[in-house]
Amino acid sequence: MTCISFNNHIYLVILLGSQKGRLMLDKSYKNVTCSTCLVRRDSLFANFCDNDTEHLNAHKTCSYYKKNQSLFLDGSFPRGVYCLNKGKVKIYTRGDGGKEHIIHIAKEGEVVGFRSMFGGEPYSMSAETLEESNICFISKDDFLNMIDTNPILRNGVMKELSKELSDRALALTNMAQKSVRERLAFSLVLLEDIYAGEEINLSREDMANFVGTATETLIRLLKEFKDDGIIDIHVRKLQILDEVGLRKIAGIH
Amino acid sequence: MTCISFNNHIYLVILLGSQKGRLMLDKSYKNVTCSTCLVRRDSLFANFCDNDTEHLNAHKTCSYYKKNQSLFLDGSFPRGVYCLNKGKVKIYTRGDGGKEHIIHIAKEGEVVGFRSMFGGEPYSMSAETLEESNICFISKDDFLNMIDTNPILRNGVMKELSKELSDRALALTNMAQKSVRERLAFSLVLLEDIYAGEEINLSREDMANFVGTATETLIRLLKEFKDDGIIDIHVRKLQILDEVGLRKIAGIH
DNA sequence: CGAGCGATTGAAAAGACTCAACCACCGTGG
DNA sequence: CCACGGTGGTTGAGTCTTTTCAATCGCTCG
Repeated sequence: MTCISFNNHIYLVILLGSQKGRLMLDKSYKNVTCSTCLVRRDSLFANFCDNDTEHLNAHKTCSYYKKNQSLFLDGSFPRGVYCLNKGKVKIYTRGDGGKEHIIHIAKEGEVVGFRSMFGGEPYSMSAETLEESNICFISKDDFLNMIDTNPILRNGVMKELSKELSDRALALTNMAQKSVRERLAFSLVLLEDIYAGEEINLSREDMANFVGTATETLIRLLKEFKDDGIIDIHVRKLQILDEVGLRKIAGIH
Repeated sequence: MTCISFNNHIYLVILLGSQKGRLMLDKSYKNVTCSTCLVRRDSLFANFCDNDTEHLNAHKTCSYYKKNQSLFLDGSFPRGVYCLNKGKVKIYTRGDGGKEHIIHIAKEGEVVGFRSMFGGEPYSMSAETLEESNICFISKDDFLNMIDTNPILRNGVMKELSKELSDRALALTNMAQKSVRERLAFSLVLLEDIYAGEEINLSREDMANFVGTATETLIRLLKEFKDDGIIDIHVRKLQILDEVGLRKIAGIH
């Protein structure tokens, strides 16, 4: 999707996409059972007792999402949380002029949408799938209720908020002090983890918005890395060959 | 304090400063009573019932801090939280090469040091006073205990974590997409709030590390703003004359 | 009074962005 | 089946912001 300027028209496009996705829900819908869900071990809902897992399962609904389908938009109020069973989701904000900045890319097992839930304010960012996804939904009331009654979940949530605050401080320092080249290397190390061995599959624009640079600059630097044998590129897919080298460039010790 | 490179020597200097401050504690020590503490209305401990306030008061200790005295250092484990009764504290990380980046400047009423407490990991940032300060301390055990038993505090903490995550996402997007000029304007609007009408009193280096730029660039831009009548400068102190103009430059609607 | 640090200024260099053009791929409709 | 149009990717060139380096200034403190 191309975004020329930040106006109502763009919002309209996204919403149409969302609607369309809902219509084909029946075709690709895949139900998930929490007790046997493999990615749950990495999620906020890990370490749940059988009872809690059953309760969770009873209160969640599963949906199929197409690529580039929106979960929620900046400015809307949280209606619940999304647990990624399959697929990846970008969390992004828009600066002046409408340019996206990708704050985070969530992978399987991650729970999305609860971070803005406690302030009673609307979302300050948007979430959109990067590929076909299966995502479970738990309503706000159910989730908040679980938080109140389940100390494991509560502690997990606080730990997660805490950790992300640190991560984001690091990201901020990186953005302030590192060159684009260093940031790209850093981002690739992150993406290596997010894509967990699979080839990294992002549009150049998304990757540039993740690194925080212009698309053209990103392409030039990727080429440099490729020429140096640090990465390999097949059309749009990207593979990391020398993570140690990347970490060195990124300044990760 | 000047920092040329990031090595053990620098840590040593900071620690000596801290020790020295502790020695002169008796001279400037000013006790505070929570029930009559005026800044508490803005803090996490607002909305406490009398009982809770009394409990808080019984478990806190007050200390005097000199300017540039460290509260905690990156890499150390949280021992408790700090409630600012008087004074300002910078929260910063260091990038490669040891250059500071100031993530946040805490003012009277703010509670510092709890954000890293829930992950069970050491601090990922450091905190240091920017001026003479009176700061109350609550130990980690007492604080965590209060969180477990006091829903008001717990909700306040989660709300705060939530809000800051949003703030930091915005900061990240700003850092990625705005020019230094825009970021400086943005930072000055923030500082205007932090210094609440008083003149902004920061070293050029600190201000540059807050904006995320080189000291020289900061100075040049400040001069531009001064020539445009947007701010006024007396030696090191800075006053905002035209906040509307600043917000316009910063791109805040 | 001299040392030293923070603030300031100037000039040059570098990094990154913008703009414009071009390419390659792909699905569509004639 | 092929021409067409659109989108995303790539390349080149010029520009501009920002940094870096070096030097100077001014103030404070011992």
